[in-house]
Amino acid sequence: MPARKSSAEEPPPTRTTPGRPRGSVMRDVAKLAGVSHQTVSRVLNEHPNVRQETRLRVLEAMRSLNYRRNLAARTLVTRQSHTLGIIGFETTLFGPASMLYGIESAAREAGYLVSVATVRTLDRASVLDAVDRLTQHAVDGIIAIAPKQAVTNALMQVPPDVLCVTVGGGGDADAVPAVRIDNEGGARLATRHLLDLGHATVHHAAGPADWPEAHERVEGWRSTLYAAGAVVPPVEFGWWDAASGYERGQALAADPSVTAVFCANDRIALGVLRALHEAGRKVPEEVSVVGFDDMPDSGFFLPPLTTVSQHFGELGRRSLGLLLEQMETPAEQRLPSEIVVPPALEVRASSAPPRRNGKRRR
Amino acid sequence: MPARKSSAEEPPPTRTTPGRPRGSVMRDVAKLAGVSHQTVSRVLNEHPNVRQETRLRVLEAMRSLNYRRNLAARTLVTRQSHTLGIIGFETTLFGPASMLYGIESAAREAGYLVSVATVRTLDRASVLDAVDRLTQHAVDGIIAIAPKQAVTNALMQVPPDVLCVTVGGGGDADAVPAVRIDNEGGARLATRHLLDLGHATVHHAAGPADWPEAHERVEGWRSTLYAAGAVVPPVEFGWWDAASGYERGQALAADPSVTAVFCANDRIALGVLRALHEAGRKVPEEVSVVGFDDMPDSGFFLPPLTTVSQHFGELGRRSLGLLLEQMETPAEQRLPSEIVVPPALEVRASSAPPRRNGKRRR
DNA sequence: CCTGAGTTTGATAACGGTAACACTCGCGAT
DNA sequence: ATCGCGAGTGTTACCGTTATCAAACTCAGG
Repeated sequence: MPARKSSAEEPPPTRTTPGRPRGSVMRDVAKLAGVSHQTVSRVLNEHPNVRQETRLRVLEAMRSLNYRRNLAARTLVTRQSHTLGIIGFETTLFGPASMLYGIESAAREAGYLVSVATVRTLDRASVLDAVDRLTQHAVDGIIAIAPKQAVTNALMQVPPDVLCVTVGGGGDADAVPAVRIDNEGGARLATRHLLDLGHATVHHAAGPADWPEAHERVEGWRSTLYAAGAVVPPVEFGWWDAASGYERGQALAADPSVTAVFCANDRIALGVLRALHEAGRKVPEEVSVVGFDDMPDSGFFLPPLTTVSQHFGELGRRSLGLLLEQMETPAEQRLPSEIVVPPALEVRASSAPPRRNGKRRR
Repeated sequence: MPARKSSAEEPPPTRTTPGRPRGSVMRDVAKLAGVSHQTVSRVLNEHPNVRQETRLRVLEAMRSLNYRRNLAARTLVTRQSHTLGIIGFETTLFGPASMLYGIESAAREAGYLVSVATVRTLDRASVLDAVDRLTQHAVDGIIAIAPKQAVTNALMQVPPDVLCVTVGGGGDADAVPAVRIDNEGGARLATRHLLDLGHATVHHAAGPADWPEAHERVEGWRSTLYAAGAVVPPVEFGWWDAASGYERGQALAADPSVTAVFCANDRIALGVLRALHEAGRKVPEEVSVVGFDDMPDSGFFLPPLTTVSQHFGELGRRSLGLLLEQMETPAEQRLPSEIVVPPALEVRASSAPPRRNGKRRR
């Protein structure tokens, strides 16, 4: 007898094929507890109709076998992976990284794992590619850290059975639910603060011209100046980093009429501070500088930076909440919604009344 | 006729049960191409034994149905999810965030998706919990951004069929393969740079006492001083942020014998710079300051910071490479390995010869 | 025209869960 | 007593792949 493939009569445990040192499965638990695997499933899913005694027996069996359910199998049949997808851009920066963290920790509490797909450019193709990778892995929903309109546009093309939410960026909330910060309001806060200190007007070192967030901040700044009857200096667009701030800071420093600068973010402000310093213009005595974001160490710039604080982590958390809410909504009765998180002004040492008031603060 | 379950004669699309607006599956593709689903699978997996003509027919069918394979099903049978897990700590900071980004982009190229599990504290329980969440989701491997020994210890407890690699932190490479930066070498670079400039000795604002990375930097610093026959000032431990640097900077500023400070990272350096500035001690004329990390904007501090540059993204990429390499290794012939990435000194304006040399740079 | 090795293909059985339905009770209403 | 009903449980059928094995079809050599 060839010893191989003895068709029948063989003992049942053929179940565990030789080369499989894997953990236990539902069947094993069922056998040990003396019930059917379906009952094990019921215990696992907290189905009410299981006798208490049975439940305990099953739980005990699970414990002693150190049973872990196979999520792939579950996903296959329920079509729910309990995984959320995040599309990120520039995730090395503090803002996006914090949102990601906020999302992840909120997701964990809600019983989800997050998968990340980063895009190097914000064009439609990259975003769709990221969506594709995530949907292949059967994510239950997607949160896009979406600073540009192109992302929202791309998101509108994803199949409607994959829920999307955008966070932190300038998107069209009618198309895709969004969580965002009130950039315009934040810019107003900063500008008004400087005007209130007595500055005749405020200059602005903006972000990139094609970023909605940058534009919203420009708008808040412009409208505040306008409402106060102040002259509106030309806007200087640039990138979000200190190098770009430095460059524009040099121009601003050379203009003696400049007494207050509102920067589109803290990094730009850092560059402006350096440029002003090198030009010998004292901050805040001669020029006041205000930033945006409240990065971790901006309170230790020279001088400590007055800035608009946005709570990135909170944004992330809220976006997860919004997504879960959408997932629970009956699907045909899902309406566009937008959550706007208000920023706050953090006054530190880089802003003060202009010198001509004859009064120096600090 | 009961209208339900009309076995034959019914139009073929019986496949799509009423409440299922799902995409097409292998069976659909097979039907359209006039082959069995198994052949479709073979085409998908690039099995050699498929006639070219058949292959093309199948590919065409896949395209026209916009077929996407169901990874959950695939994972169920192959036990490979094509997903990698990342355990992260403090991922909002630039270093970890960059490593994460490096890992993700390398993973994408290798055909993997990454899932992130962050831990709020670095104790064994949190780490094991993170491992557990990841393994439940059947990740093929885990990369831990592991700044403390406790992580490595926890990793040693995970079932051997889940491969782990640590990156960026002080771990025991004999136990778990690791990718790390040469902290000691970096510290040596910084210290030697300052000694070479003519400073009699170098003070050190260290990281937290219980972080191996901080200790390695202390070691590099100490050994260099020792080898040069310089006095070794007492070490000041603290946290990694600017506030902590500021605090220690105040003490250093008050000590007139201090002419050079090596900071364990750029954020600490930022705080030290502020403290020195406020105490009226000029950098670099009176005191030189050197950081570690080369954060994005440290070139715009006041003054621009001389620092030890570590390429976080590269660390991430290398760690992924190491993990993949381990995964391809026959399992019983897997030996401990460690990759050490050398840092580089980035000389900027915050370091100069001491004043007593009578010579001022810049 | 038959044989045998190699290629191409299909049928069927896993993988580990959940869903749907059927069955067994015990018990109050008929 | 019979029926109906709900709680508790087991049976069976999937979910969409890949794996295994056998069948069918080459095409050469005898």
